[in-house]
Amino acid sequence: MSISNAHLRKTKQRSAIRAVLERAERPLSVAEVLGEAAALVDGLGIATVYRSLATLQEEGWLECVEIAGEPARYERTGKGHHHHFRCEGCARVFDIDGCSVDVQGLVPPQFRLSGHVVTLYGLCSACVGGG
Amino acid sequence: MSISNAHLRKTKQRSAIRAVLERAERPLSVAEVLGEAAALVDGLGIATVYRSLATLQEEGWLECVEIAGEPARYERTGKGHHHHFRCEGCARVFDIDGCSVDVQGLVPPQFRLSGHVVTLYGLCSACVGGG
DNA sequence: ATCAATGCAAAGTCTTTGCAATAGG
DNA sequence: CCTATTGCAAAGACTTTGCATTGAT
Repeated sequence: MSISNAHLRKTKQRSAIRAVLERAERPLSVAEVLGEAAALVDGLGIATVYRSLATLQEEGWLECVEIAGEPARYERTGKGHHHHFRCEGCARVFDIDGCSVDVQGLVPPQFRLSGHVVTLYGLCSACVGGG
Repeated sequence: MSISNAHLRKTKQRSAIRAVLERAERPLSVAEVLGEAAALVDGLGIATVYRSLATLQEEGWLECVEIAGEPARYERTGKGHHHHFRCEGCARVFDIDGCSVDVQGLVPPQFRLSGHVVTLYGLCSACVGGG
């Protein structure tokens, strides 16, 4: 599963980025990762963030969460099958556990299905209250 | 529903773009629309395609289909609630009628749900055969 | 001492915008 | 005529890449 780890060095930049993602309770955008990690490593560049996120994905440690029309977000792997909810109030994305989709029935018989993504839209609890 | 149509001119560019989308059997990307419409109108510019697509969306004539990590695609409105299937072989996107998602049950009680998007991945019939 | 990793800046996509020229009504 | 619309080119947002320098091992 993991790519050849040969010659992978442990740098403070990568450690900071990993720490930020470990603490995160929801998928974070590159800008969010940079913002939080830059507080831990002075002068952190955005290219390093992009490269580190790519490496972490290749390692299988990180997953990309893409929502239509928005920059990519990232979250730790190992959460099992789940989906996402995007709040139209605060633009944050939340994990939604479980999946009650009968995907099989939707696909034409000759099509081979390999996966699916569900994105929910609405208002999160904070925005319902304030809205 | 429709925006103020006042002063909307009928141009050959817009007609060509509309014709291309009317004929389409699946959501088309901007590049695809440009490619096909340019055959109908010489010198058609990509900015015009973008602007026309935006106008057609505002009119409620066109809908945007966005798939994670890909440029936007467009399809005619009026197909009712449906979802999309992206073929990992040929990268085309197909309409999937129907929707068997119990979306309500997934969302935390305090969240307000307003909509959802389902994207299926796999191989279309053409690519299953050829694969 | 190596050479992977970094930071910067340049380049690459996709999309939007400014503006003078064009053309629909 | 008037002005919405067009094509071009420039600019923007997000992401990737080239390269000299830095730093982990």
